[in-house]
Amino acid sequence: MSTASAQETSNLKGKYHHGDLRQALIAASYDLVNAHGADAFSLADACRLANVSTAAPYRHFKDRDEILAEVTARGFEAMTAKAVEAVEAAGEGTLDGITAMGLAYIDFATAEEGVFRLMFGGAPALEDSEIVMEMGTNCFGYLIQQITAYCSAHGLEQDADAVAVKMWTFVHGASALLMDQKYEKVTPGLDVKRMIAEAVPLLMTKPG
Amino acid sequence: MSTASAQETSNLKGKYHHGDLRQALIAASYDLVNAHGADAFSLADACRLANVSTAAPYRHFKDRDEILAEVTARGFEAMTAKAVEAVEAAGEGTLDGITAMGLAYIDFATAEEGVFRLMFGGAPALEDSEIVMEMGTNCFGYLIQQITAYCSAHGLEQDADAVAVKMWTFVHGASALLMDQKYEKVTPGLDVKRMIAEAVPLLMTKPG
DNA sequence: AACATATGTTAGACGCGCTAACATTGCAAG
DNA sequence: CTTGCAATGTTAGCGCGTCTAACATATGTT
Repeated sequence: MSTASAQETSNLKGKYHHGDLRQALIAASYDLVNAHGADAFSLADACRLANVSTAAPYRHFKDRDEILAEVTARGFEAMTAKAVEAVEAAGEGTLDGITAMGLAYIDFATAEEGVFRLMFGGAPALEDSEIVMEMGTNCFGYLIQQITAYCSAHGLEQDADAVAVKMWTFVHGASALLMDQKYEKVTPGLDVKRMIAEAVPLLMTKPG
Repeated sequence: MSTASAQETSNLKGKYHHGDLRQALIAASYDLVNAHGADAFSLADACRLANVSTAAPYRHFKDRDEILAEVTARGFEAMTAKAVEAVEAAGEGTLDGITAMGLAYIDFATAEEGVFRLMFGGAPALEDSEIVMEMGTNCFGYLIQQITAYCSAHGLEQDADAVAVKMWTFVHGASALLMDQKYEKVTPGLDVKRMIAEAVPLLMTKPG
C-alpha cells in the first residue's frame, strides 16, 4: 500500500480542482500514520502532502477520525490480502498454511506498525465503522475456515472456533510485543518465527 | 468544625504553594489517562484537576511525555503488585499460581485500560526511561521464577524462558483483544478465563 | 450562456503545549 | 526579626492543529 504517488495524482497540470482528493488524502494519511504513528498524525501534514489547504479535507470527511477510519479499513484489507496470499502459498487447510497465516499477521504488524496500531488501538470512534468491523470478521473467518478444513481432513474433533481464538490471541500478542520491542529487553535472542511454529501445534491440541 | 473549605482534595489547607504538586499531577494524570486514554489526555486537564495554571507543571516536569513516563512507571508497579498478590493467593510455584498470574495481567489490562495501553503503546520517548524498563523486567522475571519453580518441582526439563515468553505472549494478546472488544465481535460467547486456563497447560507442554 | 453543484481557498475562533517575564512563598543566614 | 535567595506559581503570548464560515472557482446540465 505504499503510495508515493499521493503527489503525482495531484499535480496533473496546474489543476485547481484536485483529481481525486479523497483518495489522495487517504493514501497520504496511510503513509503518514505508518511513518510517525496515529498520535503524531496531523491532518495538516496530509494536506501539505496533497498540496491543498487545511480546510479542503472537510469537503470529503466529517472530521479527522473519519479519515483515520478509512485508513483503518485499508489496513484490514491489506492484512487480509497478505494472509490469504500466505496461506495459498503454503497450502490451504494444512498446518503449514495455518502457521504461515500467523506469520503473515506478524509480518504485517511489524511492516505497517503505525496502521496496525491504529487498527487495534481502541479509538472508540473507529470501532463502530461498519466497514472496519466487516473487514475484521472477514479476516478471522478465513482463519476459522483453514482450521476447520485441517481438522476435518485429519479427523480431529476440536472446536475450530476455540482453536482459532487461541491462535489469534497468541499471534496478536506476539505482534504487539514485537512492535514494542519488549522481547528484546527481556529475552534478547528470541527467534519469534520459531516460537510461533512451536506454539501453533500446541494450541491445536485438545485441552484437558 | 470544618474550618477548611471544601477544596482540600489536592492539598492541606488553602495553600498558595501547593503541598506536593508533582505527586498531585501524577495522580491526576493517572486517573485521566485511565478515564479517557493517553491520546485524549491533556496536561491542561490535569492542571484543572489540581487547581493550578497550565504553566505550573513545567516547574516539575520537562514536558508532557515526562509526566506520562511517570504514569507508565506507576502502571508497571501496580501491575506487578497485583500479579504477585494473585500468585501468593493461589500458591507459588503451582500451575494454579501461574494461571492466576496470567489472569491478574488481564484483569489489570481491563481495569486500567488507559494506563495499560500507555505502558504498551510504543511511545518511543517513554521506552527509554530507566525506571520503566526496570519495572518491566521485574515483572517478567517473577513469571520466570514461578515457572522455574514449577518445572523443577515436577521434574520437567522445559526451558523456563521459552515457556514464559509463550505465556506472556498469549496473555498479552488476550488483554489487547479484550480491551478492543474484538472477541465480542467475532466469537460472542467466549469465556476468556476458561480460555486462559486451557491454554496455560498447553503452552507448558514441550513442543515437538 | 447560465445556473446549480461540487470542490477549493482565506480568515479566524478555540484549545493545547510550551516559554518568558513577573509575583509570591518559604527557608536560611546575618 | 529582617533580608535575600531559591523554589514554586501566575499571566501573556507564540506556534500549531482542528474545524467552521464566507467567499471563489471549476464542472456539467439544461
